Amino acid sequence: MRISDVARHAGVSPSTVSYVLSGKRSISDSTRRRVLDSIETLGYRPHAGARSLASRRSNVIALVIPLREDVHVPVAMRFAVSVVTAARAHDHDVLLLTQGEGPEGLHRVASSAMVDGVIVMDVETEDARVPVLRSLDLPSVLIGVPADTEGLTCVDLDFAAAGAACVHHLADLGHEDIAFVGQPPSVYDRRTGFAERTVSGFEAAARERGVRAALHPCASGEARALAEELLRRDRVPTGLIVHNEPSVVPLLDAFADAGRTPPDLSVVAIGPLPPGSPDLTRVDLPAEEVGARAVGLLMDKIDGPGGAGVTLLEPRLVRGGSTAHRPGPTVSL
Amino acid sequence: MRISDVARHAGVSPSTVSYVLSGKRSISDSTRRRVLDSIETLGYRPHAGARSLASRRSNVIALVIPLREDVHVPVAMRFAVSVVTAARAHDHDVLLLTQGEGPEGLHRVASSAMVDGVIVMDVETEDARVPVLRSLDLPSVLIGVPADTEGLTCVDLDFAAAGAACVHHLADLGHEDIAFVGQPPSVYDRRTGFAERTVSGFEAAARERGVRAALHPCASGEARALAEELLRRDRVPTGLIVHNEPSVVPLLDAFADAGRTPPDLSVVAIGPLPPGSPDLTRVDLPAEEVGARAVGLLMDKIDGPGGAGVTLLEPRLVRGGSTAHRPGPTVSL
DNA sequence: CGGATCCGTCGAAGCGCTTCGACGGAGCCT
DNA sequence: AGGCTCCGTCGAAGCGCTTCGACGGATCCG
Repeated sequence: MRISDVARHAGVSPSTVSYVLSGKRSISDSTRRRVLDSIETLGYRPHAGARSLASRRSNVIALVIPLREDVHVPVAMRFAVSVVTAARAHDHDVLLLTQGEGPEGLHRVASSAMVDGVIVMDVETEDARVPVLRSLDLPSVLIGVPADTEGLTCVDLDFAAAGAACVHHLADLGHEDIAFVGQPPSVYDRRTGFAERTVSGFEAAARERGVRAALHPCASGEARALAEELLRRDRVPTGLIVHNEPSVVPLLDAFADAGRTPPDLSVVAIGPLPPGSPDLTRVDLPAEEVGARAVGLLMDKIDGPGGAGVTLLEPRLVRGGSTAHRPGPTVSL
Repeated sequence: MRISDVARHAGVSPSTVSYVLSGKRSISDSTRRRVLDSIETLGYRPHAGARSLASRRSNVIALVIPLREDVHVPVAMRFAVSVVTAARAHDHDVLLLTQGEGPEGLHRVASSAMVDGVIVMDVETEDARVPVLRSLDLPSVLIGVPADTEGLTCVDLDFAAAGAACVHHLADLGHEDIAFVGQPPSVYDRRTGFAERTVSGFEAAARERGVRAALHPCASGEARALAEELLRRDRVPTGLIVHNEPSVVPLLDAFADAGRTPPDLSVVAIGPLPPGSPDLTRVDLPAEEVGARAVGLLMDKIDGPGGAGVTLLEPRLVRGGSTAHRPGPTVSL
């Protein structure tokens, strides 16, 4: 089943079929319809290899996925799915690269013309892949923001704004002691961009509002222990910002066991929540939008000199049942 | 940078370079070395599209990933990573297909010669993709086992054996009341193979050993509630089999809060555990091996008529600190 | 010592598509 | 009415690789 079969069936030349498919030259309506009918009837699909050889376009993009131990996989996966979906909408497929191969994998897919561009996830502040990308002459978009963004195209949630929004929300409700339950320590150690930026937004806002605020990294499985430690303090925090999805429910449970629920305790979660989560006030992480934006920007770069720059998506604070106006001293003063 | 550049640099013909690369004809050692040197020096990589056009092989396989809400994503991801790693070891790349496109995606990548084969994850007992696969004349391997395996190649963990092994282990330790905490109800509703088979292995072994045994599906976030319900019963189960990764820690916490820890309570987990989990007795889910096996079988089918058939990997029960011989009545009788 | 054999290499013919230039015909202008 | 332009279509030349048959030269055998 080749293009010449379609051409014969429709009574035109192969080049005409190609132009119908690509739309790169005008074709009369009657011819177009005939050709499309033949394609449909015969169930024709262009041979991807032949196409990429002739057109120097593979219609495939690479997605470099992190998959470190400390990355919260479901979140990464939502990005991945949204990238695939968006790519398909632009008639592209997605080749999966894992970190395993390192930068070599990028070289390989780039210089064998396997992909038209690449999307890199989980970017660190000082990311080893960034120089490779710069040297590679391959259109690329980062999901995340490294320290030096010169010449790069980046997309991310505005995590600093997210961290700040949580503080403002809690401060508005009268909370003066806020604990920030963060990612596992290793995430901060390797200076992951999103985690750092969230914390800096949180700290800046806390200073601005004059609230007591402290950062508590939280490894997987230690949420309950952390909660118990917080509960033993002189001044138990009344506001909790949780930037650590799997710890949300254990934390809530632990505080509830100690009799602390809204309005005595207010909790804001940052990030997507598992289905069936309680109704929480949270800052949503629009993974779908980030993925779609990244693909859109990559497509711009693939056909034409799409501009570099950093796109930060505004966080959206959604009020749920886990935060409430704080009764007591603040109000009665 | 084309094959002819390499050929000129090495002083041979393009076909010789090709034969060096493919090994399909014998080449003298001196020539081979010269060619490989030139390739290295010039940093040559064959053009993937040209190669797939001429050789009718793309060196890419498709991976159909589920990504339903109720699938435990980290587990799915481990399969995916192991598939990618194994595929690279066979000099193949992996194209990511999500369920979004449905069977149409399979048609597309197959008939455009984009991939040499496909691996399908998260197979249901009655899976709609199976007939498509049968009709498609595309080498494929399923991770999971549908009801009718005629003509298919399937790989999976032997979940029935896993469920049984847990029962035997607990029964050997003297437990007579065993609760099986399972996947979310929806997983059973859509008759996911692995979940059904685990339960049937569990039930058969329980009958065989004459222990009291009951199945409790458990939706995400409801682990604690379930634990509390179990604790209110007349006969609180002393053995717990947990086939629901995210619920393990909350369950343990809840039972511990009620003062139940080994040896009064023994817990066996089925499946991979998050890093940093407590030291549990568990049946390991060898995701890495399953992925590698699937890829190996697919490669066999791609070059040559690799046999159909179902490969079940033996579960391995690893003793940890969460199970212990039960004191009390059983022993003193 | 001549013919059969084998090994290592080469040349050329595609693989199926895109795309450039060309070309005939219709429509426009003067 | 003649010359232009423009539109829709075609033919042919690649894109970079693999692979088949061919072909010298060395090796072996009788």
